[in-house]
Amino acid sequence: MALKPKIKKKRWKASSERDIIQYWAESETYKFSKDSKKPVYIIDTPPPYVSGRAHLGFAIHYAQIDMIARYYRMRGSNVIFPACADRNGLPVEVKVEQKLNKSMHEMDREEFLQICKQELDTAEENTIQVMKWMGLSCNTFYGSPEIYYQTDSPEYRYNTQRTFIRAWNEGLITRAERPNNWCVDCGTTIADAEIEYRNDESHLHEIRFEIEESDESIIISTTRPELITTCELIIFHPTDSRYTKFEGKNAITPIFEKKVPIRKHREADPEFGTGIMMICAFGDKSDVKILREEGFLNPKTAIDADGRINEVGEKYKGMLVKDAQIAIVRDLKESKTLIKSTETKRRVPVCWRSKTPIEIIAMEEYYLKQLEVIPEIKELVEEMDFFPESNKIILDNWIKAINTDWAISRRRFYGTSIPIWYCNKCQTPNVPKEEELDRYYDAWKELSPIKSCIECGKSLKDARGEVRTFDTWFDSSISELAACNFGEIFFRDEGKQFFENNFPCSIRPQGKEIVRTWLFYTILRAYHLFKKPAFQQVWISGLVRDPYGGKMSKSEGNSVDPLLFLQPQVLPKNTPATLRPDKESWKVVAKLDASPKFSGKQANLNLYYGADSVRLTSCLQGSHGSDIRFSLSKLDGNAKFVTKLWNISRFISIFPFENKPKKLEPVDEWLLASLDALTNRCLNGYEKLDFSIPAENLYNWVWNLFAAHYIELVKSRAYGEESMSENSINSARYSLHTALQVILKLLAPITPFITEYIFRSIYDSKSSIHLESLPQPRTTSTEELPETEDLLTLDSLIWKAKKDNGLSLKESVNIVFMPDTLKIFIDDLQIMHNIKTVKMSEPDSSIKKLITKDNFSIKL
RNA sequence: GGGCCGGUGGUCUAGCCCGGUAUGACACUAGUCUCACACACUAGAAGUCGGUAGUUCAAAUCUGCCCCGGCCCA
Repeated sequence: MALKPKIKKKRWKASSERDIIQYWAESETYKFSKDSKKPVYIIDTPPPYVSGRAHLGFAIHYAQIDMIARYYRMRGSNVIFPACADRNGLPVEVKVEQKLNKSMHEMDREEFLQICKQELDTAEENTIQVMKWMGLSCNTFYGSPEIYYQTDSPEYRYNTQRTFIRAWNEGLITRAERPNNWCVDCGTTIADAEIEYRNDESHLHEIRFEIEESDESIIISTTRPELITTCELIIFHPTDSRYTKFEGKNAITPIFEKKVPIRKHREADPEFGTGIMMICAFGDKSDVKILREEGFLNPKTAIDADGRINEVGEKYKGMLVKDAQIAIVRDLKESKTLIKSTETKRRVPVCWRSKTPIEIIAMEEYYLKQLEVIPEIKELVEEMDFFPESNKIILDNWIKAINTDWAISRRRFYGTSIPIWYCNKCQTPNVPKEEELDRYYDAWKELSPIKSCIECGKSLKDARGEVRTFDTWFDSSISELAACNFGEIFFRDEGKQFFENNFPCSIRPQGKEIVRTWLFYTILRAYHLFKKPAFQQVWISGLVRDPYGGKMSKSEGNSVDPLLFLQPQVLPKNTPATLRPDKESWKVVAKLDASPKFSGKQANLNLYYGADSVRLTSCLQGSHGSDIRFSLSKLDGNAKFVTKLWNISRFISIFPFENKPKKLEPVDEWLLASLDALTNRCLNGYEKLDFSIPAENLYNWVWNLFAAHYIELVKSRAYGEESMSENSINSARYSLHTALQVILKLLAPITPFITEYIFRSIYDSKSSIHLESLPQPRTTSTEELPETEDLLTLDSLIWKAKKDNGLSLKESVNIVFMPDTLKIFIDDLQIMHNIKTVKMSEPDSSIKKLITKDNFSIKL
């Protein structure tokens, strides 16, 4: 019988990945079937913010989440793994503003939103394409019903509004004036995360304050004299003996002549200026904190939203902040209270977008209560399983650190509208009942769905709708509800029942950098809504970094386009730019890699490694939960394993698999036992959702044991040389195929493409490996067998001896002395190494030129 | 400034909880066609485990302090 490989191509091509995606789509491989009796497993896929181009960190993060989906599918679950897109929030607004070179406040709101939408659509195409080409098994791409959502869709936004209404009705929403970061230019509050710092030239002014109780005076230092009018408190450091005599006394502010107390406080820096400072509403964040600590709960601020001084600033009212500063300095000089001004550098907080200095202003905003439910949240957190357990501490620490409620309203345009209408007569905010809100409403342009004011009964026909939108986390913190079909977002016919059956959501996968926001807020919202934990499992991964450990980002210039690895250099002419690799990024990759193989050779690089290689590399870079560094040389190295697997499979595919042996040969029993141990190690890793464990174990076992030793050992039997019995031939062939099948299945979640191709080529051309079950070992042992080490030692000894003596590997070995641990291997070993005599005893001392290692001795 | 995480051959990484001769990979060097694979095979060189003090017969592993990097929060 002629032996021909079933796998014909000599080499695996990354381009085959596209054919496989095609096949998955046609055969609806990952379709979610509602009628299945399998347990439902729901993954709360992080809705990626679609902006610009998806970078490699994104691609890898989502590929790892895909491994969770594939693992649970092969474990027998009916998996919901939605593709989705987060489209609310600041970044797109900023991008459009930059593009048009004007502020959104200077534009028609409707028109502005339309342009944002187009921008988002383009970005989303790129993101979705990267997801597909990375091999994500989202149901969305592979069969109906379409499990897919966008956070700015009417359905999703309707959910956001409904959940807001529930919170409102339960009294969880409060309206309060609290200090906020305010950007005058952008006309919005901005999050702390959106603040940048810049060193500006500034003046440090020393100003005399009279003491009320005596004739003395103090000289305070400040860079913000225009805030004197809001000065509430003067502090010095507790150890600063210069000022202790003033403790408990009051100072009189110049110009405004207001009485303010003097106290000691650890935040005062004795080294800064005169060491005594005024605390105003609000110079910076620490002012906010100090005033709160010292019991000044509602200090008046002097700056309005338009960046001008208000009535608190008395005669300076109406002036821009910088003009007021000049005027006040002039007046202080005139009144001789300004002692001196020196040049200094000041770290100024600025808006990341407009680079305008941030003002801290008390603004009326809506808040969601969180402080009062912290104890309950802590209990819920204990009910969830964390992967890895050690990353739970990030959440615990954050919960401990929370000290304010959550400001949920934003003065931006591209977001979910807050469904509130203000009565024209009494100004009362009216929020519809849940049943009155039959769909998503844009309150800023639509009429109130409620007829009359709950307070005064006046018709709300001409009521003013709220113009603000929700903080984008207010949308994304209910993503798990969408994934579980709250609001019938996927399955309209099944309605509420599906949600009831499947909430809490099975798993939340996410990066550790947004634990305090996304994870915490989601848990908070789910508690408010259902008094239940949002998730059964929480999977928190580290960041993807560049080869030097830097965070990947556009602005750092180290952001890599995953399409470089996923696409051939030559694409069809009609491929749109958003779906083509970014050429600039090409240079970044080469520049970032220190290996001489790549640096400086960007022009010659072919980076088309394919998704499997990228996915495998992401697993081999470190255990789950820690940050991973991605580099081209790693990718290049790990890609070789994909080729190795291909070659092994091609070799095994030569042999028929139909003939089962009556009895396995002992050597083959040994291999299958070793395979069981490997399988257990891998499954344990999968159980922990740490894919580095199966990846590493498979890499080493397949390469260093299976290929290097076992395959060499049974080659002659597998080929069926004359002297071999039919049983021993079939035993070898059976074992090779069994091992390969197990390897393929264990690798399938990690490298879904090549395993699919090989599986379908050799074992089942009509099905998919991803619909198979995970292998089930016959034992639970994870330990490698004791004889394995001896086998490796002997092989190595013989290979080295032949090499050292300049002999071909085909040359014979005269005699081998070995312990009886390798008894079962003797026949195969003799053929493999061409050994004339094997003795299971101590070496005979009369023999010369004996080569020895451990318990083994050979003579060539 | 605070909390947390990390610092292991040139590079990345396992081990650290449960102390005892440091795992593996990539890169490097030399050699080799051995009927799947030169994207291979064989061999080799390469680490005072961030620093320091301590506990101990013994510390990468436990404790204290310090330095460096990162994430998050001020």
